[in-house]
Amino acid sequence: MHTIESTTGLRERKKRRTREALVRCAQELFALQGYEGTTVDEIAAAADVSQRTFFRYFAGKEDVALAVQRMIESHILAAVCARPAAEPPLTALRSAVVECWDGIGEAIESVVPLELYVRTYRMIQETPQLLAAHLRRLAELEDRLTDEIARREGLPAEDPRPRILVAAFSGVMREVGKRWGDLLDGDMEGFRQRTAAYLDQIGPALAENWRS
Amino acid sequence: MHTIESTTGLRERKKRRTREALVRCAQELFALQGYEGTTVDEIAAAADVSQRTFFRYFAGKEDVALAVQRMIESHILAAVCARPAAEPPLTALRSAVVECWDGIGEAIESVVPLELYVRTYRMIQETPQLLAAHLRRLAELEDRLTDEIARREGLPAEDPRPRILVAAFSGVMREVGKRWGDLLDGDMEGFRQRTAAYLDQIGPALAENWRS
DNA sequence: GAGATTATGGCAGCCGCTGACACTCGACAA
DNA sequence: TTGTCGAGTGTCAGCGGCTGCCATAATCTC
Repeated sequence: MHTIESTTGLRERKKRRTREALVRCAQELFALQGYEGTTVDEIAAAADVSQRTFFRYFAGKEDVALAVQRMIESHILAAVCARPAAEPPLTALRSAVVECWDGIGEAIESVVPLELYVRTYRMIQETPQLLAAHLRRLAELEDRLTDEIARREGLPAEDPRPRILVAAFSGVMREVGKRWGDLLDGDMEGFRQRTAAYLDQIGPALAENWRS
Repeated sequence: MHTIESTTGLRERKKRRTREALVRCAQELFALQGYEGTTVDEIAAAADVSQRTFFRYFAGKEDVALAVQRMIESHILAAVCARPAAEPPLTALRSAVVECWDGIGEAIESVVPLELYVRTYRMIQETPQLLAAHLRRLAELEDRLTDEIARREGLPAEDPRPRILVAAFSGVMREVGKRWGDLLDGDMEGFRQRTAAYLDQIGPALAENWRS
């Protein structure tokens, strides 16, 4: 039962453990006393390192709060890139996001309990500073997804259609995510169905007239 | 030639002038030495007030950098709300944004020179912290636009179609805005045409298959 | 094991931001 | 005009996020 850890040096293993300890301690403290109510010194002390060391692992307090989000984003991007080239763009996005959800759940659990993460997610939506940083990252993810769609379809970078499609897709995912945070439970299956249902509304939403 | 100023008290006029002086000084300093290279103390000193007073006018350094953006956002929202109820949703958004552009140009010029604002706009795109705050505000604008569209169409808040439409629209506007910043000139007419052309791509972008 | 490399801690300091308090000056009535 | 009231301002002290610098301690390489 040799994992990757046993093959790497002691140094890297220690770094990895320190990093994960910081993420876990941070999320626990955030859950207890809120984001602004928690100082970096407290997080560092809880993980038993100096404040200076904290800033060697994370660019800032925001960064540690969004650490898990970053993982999720890279999972989604990878899943889209893995879709067969024959699929139409929207189908690829939809399939990727629906399929990779289980993997994401596991990836989260390997760092923090799912329930704790849900609390963090809600905190991100409610804290202006964190929401801003989160949206900026999502914009970056949109850029990458746009590039990937354009590549799949063999389109030049000037073609606006990939960007528009990704924007609509991303808007739907933001909305779905918001509702997931409200639910507070980790009901993955129900969430997947809701995601699919919302994505099916993209076509109708752009119809000329909804009243007919 | 009595303007609004002459009808309000001296006190309010002074406040207004101080606020605008802070915005103008801030933008000039940002243009000269960048966002991070400019301290709040410098801005306050340039506007001849204390640092403490600066923070009575603006919630933070971000806030003064995005002051003009906020004006633009409220213009757009107002323009959408003013569209006749008979127009289909996307038409209303498109018409509003195309039509209100001149008014926005004038509103900007009344506070800072247009050329200086263009520099500020580029700075926002390039400075992570500012971009994040900007995107958060755009998300709020999306919320308001979504509500307005749902209201116009008489739809319940759960219907995802307004949100999706606004997301696609907003994605297009972000992209157009990005290119406007790159151009660096204040060519409003060309910009309006480009906006219209991009918005016309929303339909095609959602087609099942682009290759046909 | 010696030396090179890398992670860590402690310190000093800048900057964004806030609360508390005193002061100035415009607003408004007597 | 004058006196009072309150809004706007400046000053000061202080917290918390964040960084550069240097010394120390841990790991890696040979």
